[in-house]
Amino acid sequence: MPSLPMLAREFYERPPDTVARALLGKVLVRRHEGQRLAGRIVEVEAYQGLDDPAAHAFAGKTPRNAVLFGPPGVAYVYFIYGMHYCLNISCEPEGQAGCVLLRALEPLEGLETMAELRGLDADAPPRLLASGPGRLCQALGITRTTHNGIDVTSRRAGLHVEDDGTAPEKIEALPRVGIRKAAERPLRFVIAGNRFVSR
DNA sequence: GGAGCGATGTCCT
DNA sequence: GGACATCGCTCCG
Repeated sequence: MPSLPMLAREFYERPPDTVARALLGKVLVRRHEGQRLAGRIVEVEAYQGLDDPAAHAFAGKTPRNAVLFGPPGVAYVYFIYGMHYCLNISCEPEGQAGCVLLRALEPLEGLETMAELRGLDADAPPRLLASGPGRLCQALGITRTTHNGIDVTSRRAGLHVEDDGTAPEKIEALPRVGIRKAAERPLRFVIAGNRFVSR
């Protein structure tokens, strides 16, 4: 099965809101025990650097958020609320913090495995598989120890983003979810009308 | 179908 | 010690 063009480092070497919009419609691919798990990115959020109070990078570089200050195109995975992981991809040139949070996928390949990883029946509604940042990580088997700091512009890493040539018809900009600071900024982007957007 | 809420680990103050 | 970029369950309409 031929692979589609993969997004390269330059794609991510731009401001987070630009990268966030550009990621909508692209396909996130994870190689899990030899099997391809894939889903179309339908919901993202942009987190800026030192001028974004809601961003992990806001308070400066720490061991936890160090990935954000490194090169673009690297996975930043963190653990939240004692039970969930969230997947981000770092943006901006090296030394400058910023990232895009992946919030929801429209499942395309490997749905049965995703259901299994989620602890659901094989015939569970696809909407329950990866609509929401915690669900997305669980459906793809992504954890901090296995994926934080890996390069998503390398095929060998087992996690990358492909471009199948389709573009969203319409993108909607909304406030970000679940934050208190800078909550009014419209930095959440969704494919308008897509059923797999969270909530 | 929607509001309310508890669970639970890690990081930083 | 408190905050936290969430989820799924309960209860109510």
